[in-house]
Amino acid sequence: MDEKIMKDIKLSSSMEDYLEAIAVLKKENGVARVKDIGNLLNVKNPSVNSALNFLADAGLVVHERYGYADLTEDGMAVANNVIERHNILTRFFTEILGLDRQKAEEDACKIEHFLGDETFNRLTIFMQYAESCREGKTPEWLDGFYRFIQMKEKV
Amino acid sequence: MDEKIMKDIKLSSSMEDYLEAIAVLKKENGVARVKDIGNLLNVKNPSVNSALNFLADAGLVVHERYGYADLTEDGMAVANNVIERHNILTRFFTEILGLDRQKAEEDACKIEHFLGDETFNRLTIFMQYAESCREGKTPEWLDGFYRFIQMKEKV
DNA sequence: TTAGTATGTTAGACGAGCATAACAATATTA
DNA sequence: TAATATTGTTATGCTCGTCTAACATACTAA
Repeated sequence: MDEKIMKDIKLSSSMEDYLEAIAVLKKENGVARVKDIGNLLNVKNPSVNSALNFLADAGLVVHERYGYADLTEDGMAVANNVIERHNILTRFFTEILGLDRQKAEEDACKIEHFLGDETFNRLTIFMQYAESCREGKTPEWLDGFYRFIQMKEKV
Repeated sequence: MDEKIMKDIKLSSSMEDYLEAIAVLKKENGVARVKDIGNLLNVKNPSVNSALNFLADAGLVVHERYGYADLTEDGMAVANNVIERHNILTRFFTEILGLDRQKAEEDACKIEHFLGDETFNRLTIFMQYAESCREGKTPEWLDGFYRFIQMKEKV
């Protein structure tokens, strides 16, 4: 019951970003430092610091003074959820809409916090469907869309 | 040149919401009152008031004391842009992902401010493509997706 | 092993966007 | 048209997330 209450904390999009950043940095560098989190999120050290304090109080992060930031199990769960959303969105933007990776990542970052669960689930299933359609090659309907884009953008 | 500067003001998502609300209310009621804007956006009157002051200073809204709020030409342009984004997103969520109208509108509201132009354009073209596929009936690929959802959600 | 640099922390300020409470104007209706 | 109810406005304060400046610690290399 108490754990549920923990997990039901509604995090702001900023706080989700910090958790995500820590997870990403740990995957990349094995470790997450204040400075690198700041660079990733384009904020200064003191902002990172107060975020880490908040997240530590919420039981999502462990942060020893002058040391690395790490995720608790709960924090990892939240971070993974955000990353999953991020990835689905990025895939939709690149694999379906045909956007370049950078723009896709940018937009995924911006909206990943705001999609409702149901919408996210449907989008996930949509990507699974698109995957199931592709047997070695781009399915006809998607290829049709790409031709349609060509046409639209040539005009 | 000066007008361009006007239009290049980067509005916060809140301010976009206020402009959108005014446009919606004008379409619905012919007129936009402080109270109705507040109800639509779930904020109190003083919040509406300060937003209107800000938007009036920015040349996007006209608001006589104790009177109705109205959009300037620039304000209308912004509002229409937001509404267009909103509608495309709503259509994607309902017509493609098959979500119910309410959830679709909710999520559209939340993310309409954050989609990049390019992403939005592609999504627009995608909806045009989906439309072009449907000659009286749901196109096979979309129907396939709906069967795929059934399958996934039955399990 | 100490001097200098890089990184982390604290204190304090600020703007955006919201709220409540008190007040002012307008609308309604008896 | 006076009394009351509704709506709009002002003053003020709060929280969140950011910043800068000053200070503390840790790292690095001479």
